[in-house]
Amino acid sequence: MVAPLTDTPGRTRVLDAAAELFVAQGYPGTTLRQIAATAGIKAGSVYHHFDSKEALFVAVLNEGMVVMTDAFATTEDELGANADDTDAQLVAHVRAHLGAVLENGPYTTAHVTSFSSAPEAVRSQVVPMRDHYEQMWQDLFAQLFPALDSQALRLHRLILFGSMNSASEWFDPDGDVSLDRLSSTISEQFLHGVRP
Amino acid sequence: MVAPLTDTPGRTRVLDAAAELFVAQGYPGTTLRQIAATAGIKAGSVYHHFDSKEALFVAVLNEGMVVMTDAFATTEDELGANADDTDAQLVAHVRAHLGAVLENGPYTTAHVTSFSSAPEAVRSQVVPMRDHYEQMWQDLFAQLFPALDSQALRLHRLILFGSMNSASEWFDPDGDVSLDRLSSTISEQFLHGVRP
DNA sequence: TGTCAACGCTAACAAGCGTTAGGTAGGGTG
DNA sequence: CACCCTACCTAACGCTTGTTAGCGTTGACA
Repeated sequence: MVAPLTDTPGRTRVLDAAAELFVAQGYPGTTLRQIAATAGIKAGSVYHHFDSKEALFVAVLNEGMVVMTDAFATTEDELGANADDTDAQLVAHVRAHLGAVLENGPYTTAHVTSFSSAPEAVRSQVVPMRDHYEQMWQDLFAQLFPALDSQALRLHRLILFGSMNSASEWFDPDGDVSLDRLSSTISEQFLHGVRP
Repeated sequence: MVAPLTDTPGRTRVLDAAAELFVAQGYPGTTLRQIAATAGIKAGSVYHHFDSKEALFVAVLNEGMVVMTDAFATTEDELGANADDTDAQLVAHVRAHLGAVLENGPYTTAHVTSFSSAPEAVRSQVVPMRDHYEQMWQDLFAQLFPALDSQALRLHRLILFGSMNSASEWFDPDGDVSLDRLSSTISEQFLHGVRP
C-alpha cells in the first residue's frame, strides 16, 4: 500500500509515517499498527519513541507548526527592501504559506486537514502554537491594511486562510496549475478581486 | 456529553444524532453506541433503520447535499429580475450557501467538515451529488465572468468555496459578526478585493 | 572484555468496535 | 380473534484497538 520509508533513524521514520497517515485518514481513522507497518516496525515498538498515540500526534502537529512559523519568519527577513510594497509583501507571505502546506511534506498538511479530528486533549496542547502563528498574520495584516479595524482585519484574514488552506484538498503538484500561479492568483484575487 | 435529542420520530432522531456527532468527531471517531445513546435507543436498534454505519453516513451526506442544492435553486428562482446584476447575483448565492452550511443544521456542515474522513466506499457514493452541485456553481461562474477561461473559472470558484466553507470552523451564530455581514464581506472581498 | 543503553520483537491484556440473532411489546388490519 | 408489521431490546459474536511486560540483539564505550 504505502512503501516503507528509507533508512532515516527510527524515530523520524515513525513520525513521517504517522504524519502521512494522519493526513490521509484523520486521527481516529489511523491505527498504531498501520503507522508501525509503514515505518517498518511492529506496533509495540512505537512506544520506544513515543509515550502514546496522542503524544505522537502532538509531535506531528508541533513539527508542522515549526515549519510554518519558520517559513513566515524567513519571508519577513527576505523581504527587507520591499517592506513598503503591500502587494509584494502579501504575495510573498501567501507563497510561503502555500509552500509550507503544499510542498513541505505531510507535517504542515496535517495541521490543516486533521486538526479538527483530534480529541480535546491533543487540541489544547497545540492551540498555543497555532495562536502564535495566527498572531503573526494578524500583525502583518494590521501593518498592510492600517485603515481596517481589528474585527475587519480578523475577518479578512480568516477569509484568506480559508482559501489558502482549502487548496490542500484539491491542489495537484503535477497538475497544470503551478504553486507560483496559485499563489499569485490567490493574492491578486484577495487584493483586487476577480480580474476579468 | 451530548444531550439526547427531542421527540422526533425514530429514524429522524438517529439521523440527526449521527449528523451532529459526525460533524464534531468525524466518521471513524464516532461510534454507533454514541449515536444510539444520543438518539435515545440502543446500538443494535440502529440497524432497524439503516443497514450499516456506512449507509447511515451516506444518508447524512445525501440529505446535506439536497439542502444545498435546494438552496441554490431557490436563490436562482428568487433572483429573476436582478438576473443581469453580477454583484447581486453573487452575493445572493454566497448568502444561500453560507446559510445552508452555517444555519441549516449539521447535515450540510457534515459535508464540509467530515467528508474527508470518510472511507472510499462512502466517498464514491456521494461524489456524484457533490459534482452536480459544483457544476451548478461552475455554470453560474461562467455566466457571471464570461471573460475568464474555464481553468480560471475553476480556480476562482475553488478559492471562493474555500473561504466560504472554512467559516464553518470559526463562525459563531451568537457572535458579533452576523451571517448577512459575513456574506457581504466575502462577496465584496471576492469581487473587488480588500476595501480599506 | 564487560556493561549498558538503544532499539526492536513477541505475546498478551482489557476494552471497545460494528454487527447479528432472536425475542418482546403494541397497534392496525383481515 | 389471529396475524403481522414496526420499533425496540438483550446478549452475544468475532475482531481490532491502544497499551504493556518481558525478552533478544546490537553497537558504543569504559
